[in-house]
Amino acid sequence: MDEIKVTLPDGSSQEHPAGVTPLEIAQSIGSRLAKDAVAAKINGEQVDITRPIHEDCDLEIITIDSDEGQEVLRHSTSHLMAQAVEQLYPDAKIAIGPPIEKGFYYDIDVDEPFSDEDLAKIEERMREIAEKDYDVKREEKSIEELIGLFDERNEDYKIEILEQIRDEEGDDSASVYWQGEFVDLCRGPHTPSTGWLKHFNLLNVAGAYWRGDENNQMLQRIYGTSWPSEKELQEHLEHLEEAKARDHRKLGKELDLFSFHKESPAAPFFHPKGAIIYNELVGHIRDLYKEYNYSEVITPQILDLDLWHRSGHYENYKENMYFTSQKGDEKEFAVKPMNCPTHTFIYASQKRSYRDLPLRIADFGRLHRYERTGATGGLTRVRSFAQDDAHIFCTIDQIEEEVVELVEIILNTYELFEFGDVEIEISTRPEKYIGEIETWDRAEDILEAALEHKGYEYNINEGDGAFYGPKIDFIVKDALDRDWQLGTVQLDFMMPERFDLTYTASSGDEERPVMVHRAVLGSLERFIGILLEHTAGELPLWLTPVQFSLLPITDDHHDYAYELKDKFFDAGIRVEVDARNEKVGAKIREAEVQKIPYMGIIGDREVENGTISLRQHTIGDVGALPVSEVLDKLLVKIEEKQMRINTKQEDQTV
RNA sequence: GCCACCAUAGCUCAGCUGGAAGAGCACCUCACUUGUAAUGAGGUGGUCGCGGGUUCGAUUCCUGCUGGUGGCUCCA
Repeated sequence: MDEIKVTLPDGSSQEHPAGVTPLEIAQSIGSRLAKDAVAAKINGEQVDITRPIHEDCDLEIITIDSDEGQEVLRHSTSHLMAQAVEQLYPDAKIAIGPPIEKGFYYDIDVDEPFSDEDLAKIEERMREIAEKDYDVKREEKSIEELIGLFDERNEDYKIEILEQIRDEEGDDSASVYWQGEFVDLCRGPHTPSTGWLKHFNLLNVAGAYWRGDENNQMLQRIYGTSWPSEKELQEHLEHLEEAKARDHRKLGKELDLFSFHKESPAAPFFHPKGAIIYNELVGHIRDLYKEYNYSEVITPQILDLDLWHRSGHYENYKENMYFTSQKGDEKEFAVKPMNCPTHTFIYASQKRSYRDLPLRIADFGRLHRYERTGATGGLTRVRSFAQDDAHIFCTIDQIEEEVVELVEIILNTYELFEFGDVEIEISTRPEKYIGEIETWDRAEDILEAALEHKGYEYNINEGDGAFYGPKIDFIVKDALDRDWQLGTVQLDFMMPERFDLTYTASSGDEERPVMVHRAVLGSLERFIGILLEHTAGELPLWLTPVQFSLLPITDDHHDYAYELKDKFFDAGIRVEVDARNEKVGAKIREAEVQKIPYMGIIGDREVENGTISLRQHTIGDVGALPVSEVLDKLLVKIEEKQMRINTKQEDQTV
């Protein structure tokens, strides 16, 4: 028998008879490795652990706890679920069932949607099948044979996929995986048997369109999670619970920040405390505007429909716009969904020279966009909102410098809030675009160059740009791991064209400026939602609605407390006195629950000595300090704009 | 918009198969004058989201609508 040479990731190589399997090689290396080996990679391609090797190759063993191993595990769990569903509901047709981050799903066509009880039944059946420990066997066959196989089984969706593989990818064969009576079209790899699947849970059902197209049949999607160990499964379930606790909608209610009312669906009402956060954020951005030479403007809420025709919004965006009319007024108006057209008027209100550029115009104007009912939710997707919006009018040569500066501003700002996990994405020319391809290519190059010069990592989102230009988006995750776009930098060659914007170049020629749409926080509403979840409601001192709560122990201490309140208030600190007829323990509890960063306990000792007993949120008693020291400490901390750090180290800095 | 689920006091939630709406917290009153995460007693408070239907009788069953939640689609 021929010998083949297998090279391992550490560079060492081994001789084996041809036909050896990765599992056998793993066993020769060590029993521990063989036990954890769930799949393998041959020359970089994922294969089953039992796939015979016939040629020299690079081999890597995929263990169950690696990312790739868990992916295999989750994929196999989705097959297990499909098998259980087919046993329980013989008429069900299975569509697709991939692994996803931390779990899996399977899309299934059934007459009756699944209920929670069905989920429990399916999960139970899954455990039974797993117990039986069916071998998972791969089989490669011609497309025609497989179409026959799935035709017999009435699996229409599998046939459609097979036809696509044949017609679009030009393959004439494909693989299926068998476990017991169940078979699924699949590239693999899979766990060697169903017995590997032990630590899983089905989570929820949802509707999902076949192939993600809303014109297609809606299928039932069951989501589940699956892990190498019970411990990891339990940790994940706990994580999901914790995420619920820091859901911004829950915090918004508990901390009295905002509310929603059916009279204006998906439009937040910011309460006094929420408005403080909102305005502090705006204030912070205004400070940046001073530093970076922006001019803030205020523009109208409703504008003549003609304008929106001219800007292209009516044609491209009318599904998202609100319209208004008034008896006696022959004109029709639209509520602005974006600020950009209004800024072109300000640009064009005087003759511009190259010396005026870049001209940076900022606007916190309220925007209204109609969002389909199912799309809205909490503060992250609303119909009424404001952005920290600005438009930069500049020459083509100035774009790169502006973009570099913007990326810097945006990332510095996110750093202030300690968003560790920011993804940067460049979206390129979509199918529907306007302008010249050369201009697009150049613009895309500029965006890439700007990121590369600074060494930022980014992904390319092919064809996802706006119809008027490519963009860079900045994306962070919410408590439930959903991605949300915050900041954005968008190049626009169309708007200056449509509104005939010009500037006089040094040559004396009239030239067309470029417009850069940009936002740092994005929508203030969304940003507040994400920030609340990111901080679990423990906002940094400068943003927090009540910074300091004075807690007099008895009525006798009220005068001193109010005296102090005035003193702190006059210094610009948001301070409250809890004068309720309660024990100090109850007042402390209330302040802790409200996540108020600092508490000042006022009793006989403090009145006598002119001190405040300071207590810090979640950390506890800090000790008695002279009033002026407490005041200075708070002022410094507000000025520093630091995030809250809930460690014991904090009291050492007092 | 689509699929599923949810809607009971200001908040969080009970309310079995249809038979006179409940708790805790909050709020108000009174007592207590309190030292680092909930003092006690009493009290106010609900068209059971809204509209139809079934029924002798509907918070409960059916149905339409509204709003919300999880997804899908779409997007800051």
